[in-house]
Amino acid sequence: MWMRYFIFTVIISSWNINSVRIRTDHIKNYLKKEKIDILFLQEIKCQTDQFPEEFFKNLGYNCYVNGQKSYNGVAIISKKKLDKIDIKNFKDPNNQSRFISTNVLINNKSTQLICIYLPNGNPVDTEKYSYKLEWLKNFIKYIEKLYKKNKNIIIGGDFNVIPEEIDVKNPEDWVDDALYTLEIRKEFRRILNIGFKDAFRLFSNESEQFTFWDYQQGSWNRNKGLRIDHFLVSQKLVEDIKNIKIDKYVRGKIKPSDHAPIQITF
DNA sequence: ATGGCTGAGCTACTCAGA
Repeated sequence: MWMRYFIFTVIISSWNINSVRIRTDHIKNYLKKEKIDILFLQEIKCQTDQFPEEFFKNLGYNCYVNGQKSYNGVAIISKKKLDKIDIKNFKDPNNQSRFISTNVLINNKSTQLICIYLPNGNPVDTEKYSYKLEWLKNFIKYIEKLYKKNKNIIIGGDFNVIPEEIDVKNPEDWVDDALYTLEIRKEFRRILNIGFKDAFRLFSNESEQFTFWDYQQGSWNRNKGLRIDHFLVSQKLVEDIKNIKIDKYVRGKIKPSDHAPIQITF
């Protein structure tokens, strides 16, 4: 008797795109080259009805969008239709569009996929920083509640958090920055302590593995970057991760986003 | 040795990013 095993791999990527409308061709090339099944987008910088839905539909992708005029905005695009799209169950303290969630099967496990774009939080002595802190505290509460109901959760996005020293070129320059204050990094660890792993660090202990390079100060050419885009994967799903990598080459293209995508395979 | 940007909204700049 023949036994046939079907291995369904799912490739999920997360990319702060810094305007979706201006970078549709970059996204098109990336989806095709990397055979992405599900793409999380942050900083789409448009309202929901301005999202280039037809463009992605023609490439065979379904679009799910939580847009906002001018700033922020997140979206998920997916080859397969997605269920249980949610933009409301996480309450943003300033009513900005930084959250979208859905549910998919990963190796037959009903899995919550969460795409986030955390506030930057600079400068630290302003309400921007307190907004970031409040956002994180709300998010932790949201995840704790969710985790009681479902142990299969993947959180991906632009966290605007540098987790550790090795995730930035010159840590000493960043101690008072909202991306690296001890206070913010502790909140990040609090998410991990609920029951998550920083998936990239399961596969690499190397330094200088960055996902963002500023447009200014020759940051790209000098490789002065930050690792601030992450996938946090709940313990129960860790065994299902096949690979995770930063698609750094994307940052070297003409008129790129200042972020590179991070790609995880299940 | 040091490091000059980019996008949206709008039309002259400001705001925001990290």
